[in-house]
Amino acid sequence: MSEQVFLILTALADEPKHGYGIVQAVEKLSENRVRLRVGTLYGVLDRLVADGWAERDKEEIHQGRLRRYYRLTDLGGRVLAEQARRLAANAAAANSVLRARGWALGGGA
Amino acid sequence: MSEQVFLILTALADEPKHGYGIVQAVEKLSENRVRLRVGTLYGVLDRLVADGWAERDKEEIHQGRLRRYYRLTDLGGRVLAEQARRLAANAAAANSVLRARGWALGGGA
DNA sequence: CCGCATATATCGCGACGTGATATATATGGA
DNA sequence: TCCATATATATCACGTCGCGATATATGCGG
Repeated sequence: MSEQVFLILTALADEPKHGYGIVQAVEKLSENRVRLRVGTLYGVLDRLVADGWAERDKEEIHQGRLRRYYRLTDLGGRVLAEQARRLAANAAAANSVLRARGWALGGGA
Repeated sequence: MSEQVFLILTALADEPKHGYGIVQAVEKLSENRVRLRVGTLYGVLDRLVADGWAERDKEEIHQGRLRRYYRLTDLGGRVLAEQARRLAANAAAANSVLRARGWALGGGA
């Protein structure tokens, strides 16, 4: 799973969001590291829905513009939790090796 | 950066390894989750060398078979440490949201 | 002698993120 | 008033990259 997909799932886990809101949430979640392109976003959203990880939520008109919301499914939440565990495990494994080899950890130390 | 690349870097950070040794190390590191295909491996190794993240090490004949070793560069070590930090941050962000939403964390609970 | 593990390498395919492009409305500055 | 920017949607061609298949060769165990 790419970082983009992971962050989109995380953004949706917080609360249902519309496309543009996801872009902003991911930018904030990643501390401005990941700027989602709309071409990426809609492709990912279609796949999330197809896989049952997310589903369409309400639609509303906000200031004359359509907002199409998406919501994380239970399955999507489980997938995200599982993936978070993998990421943490991988990061821990790398840090363990790096520490043993005397490489400075990324924590700014 | 894909999980495959991350685990290959981690395997090399431990000590210089040859291709087949990397495959086994990644399998072990990931607790049998990731089985590296050789098509993936050699493509990644070429890119790591091209990017200066790894370099060719010694070659030896072990039991009649050639072993071509690769070694992580300082730059590769820094990249790995940085990426490990990203993964940990992303995992923490997801877990924070999941916890707040009452989704069970992946930790086997 | 044959199958499996070890060990290398290449190639086409499919999946996916990127960048460009298109369309439309509200806001704010020149 | 007019134009740039932010908001908000969607599509498509392109390049990258992991996967699966394939090829080649040796050592070991049954």
